[in-house]
Amino acid sequence: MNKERVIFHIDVNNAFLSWTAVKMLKEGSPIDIRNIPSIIGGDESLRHGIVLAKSPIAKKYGIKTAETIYSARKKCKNLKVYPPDHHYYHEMSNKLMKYLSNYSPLLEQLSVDECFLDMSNTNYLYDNLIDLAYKIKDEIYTKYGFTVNIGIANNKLCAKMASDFEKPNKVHTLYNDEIETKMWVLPVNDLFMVGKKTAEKLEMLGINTIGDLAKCDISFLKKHFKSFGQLLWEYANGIDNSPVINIEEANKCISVSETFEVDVDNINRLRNTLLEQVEKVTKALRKEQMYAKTVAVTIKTYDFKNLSKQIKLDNATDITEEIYKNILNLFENFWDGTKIRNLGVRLSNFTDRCDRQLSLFEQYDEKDHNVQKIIDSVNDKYGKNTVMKAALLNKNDPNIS
DNA sequence: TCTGGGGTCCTAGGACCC
DNA sequence: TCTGGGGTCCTAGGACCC
Repeated sequence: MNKERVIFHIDVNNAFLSWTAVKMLKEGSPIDIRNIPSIIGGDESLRHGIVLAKSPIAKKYGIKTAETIYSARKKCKNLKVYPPDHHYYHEMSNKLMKYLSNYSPLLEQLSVDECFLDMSNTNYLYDNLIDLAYKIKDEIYTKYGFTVNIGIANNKLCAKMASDFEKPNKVHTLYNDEIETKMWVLPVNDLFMVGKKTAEKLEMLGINTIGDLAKCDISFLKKHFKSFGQLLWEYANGIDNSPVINIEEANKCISVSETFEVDVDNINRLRNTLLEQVEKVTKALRKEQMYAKTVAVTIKTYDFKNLSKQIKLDNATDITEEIYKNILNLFENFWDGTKIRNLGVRLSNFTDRCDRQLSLFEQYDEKDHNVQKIIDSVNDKYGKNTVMKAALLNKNDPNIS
């Protein structure tokens, strides 16, 4: 007999806001920002002004994640805005994951504030998994001071949907025999992977609830959504066989990008930004002991158009200089002088070895590689860019050549 | 005082090969 | 001589997630 799986999905309630609240209380703040109309938001003077997290009261005012702080303030006059502290968030995240891994060896981290636990083969350890979920939830609160929601189901999709039911500080189940009563009644945009565009399209087709979607003909959905239609139908029916994977799967890409405080068309400024970004991503790449074959430049123009240009290299590499050379080349042949709002670099198509075939005329030193590693460790110790290759610096200094 | 940043996956279309 | 069709690889762009 095929035994049913049992999956937990643990999700920190308003993670950034809760974690900042915990930190403030620890530092003696008289107020708990979870109990007032408040948000975590980026710096507006740097044009990072969007809502990253909101308190339940802010939510009641209709404030949504990712909307502009400007618009959030219009909805709530006495809204309090606090800056994010990503360093602290990662600390809290690590503590939480470490604690949760005590309950099952199969833990898959989805993002900084949520994960799956596969509890399928733990019944010899725990009598009642729902009681256990309550115990975990309460223990997290007493140990760390923030609340979580826990969703319990027979697969990952339903566990995730369950943890999204009523918040905060709740445990919910969405077992296979509860899908119809608990999930089909929800509006279709509550389904995982149904965003704004898809919801609009579905509603135009007369599909308003998850139940409507579940009862649709697959071929009808495939006609309108291609292979995504199949996925939509499966999710609406609570079907998901993907396993909980606990090995840290290597990233498929590494990227950085930066929104400038004003739109930029100064070539030196842009070159310097690209250099800093290449240093960042190649350093991350070396840390993973990977080599990238594809490099890309990404641009958001002053009028919010997204553009990208990528190229596949002949040989995978992790050398800053080599990647920078290619990035700069791509950028300069592609950019038409339009003012740029956001500029970025992306590496992808990784291999775990440097599979270059050394041509007779190509110089590649093992030395280069070792020098790079030493530079990384010096910069780690004394701050970024303490050591940088002179050739790279000069190329970008408007005062030279 | 208007719109972040880091990811994944899918698709269309072009180039190229046989 | 008057233009098929399948397969693969690559790029650009878009939708979605947190």
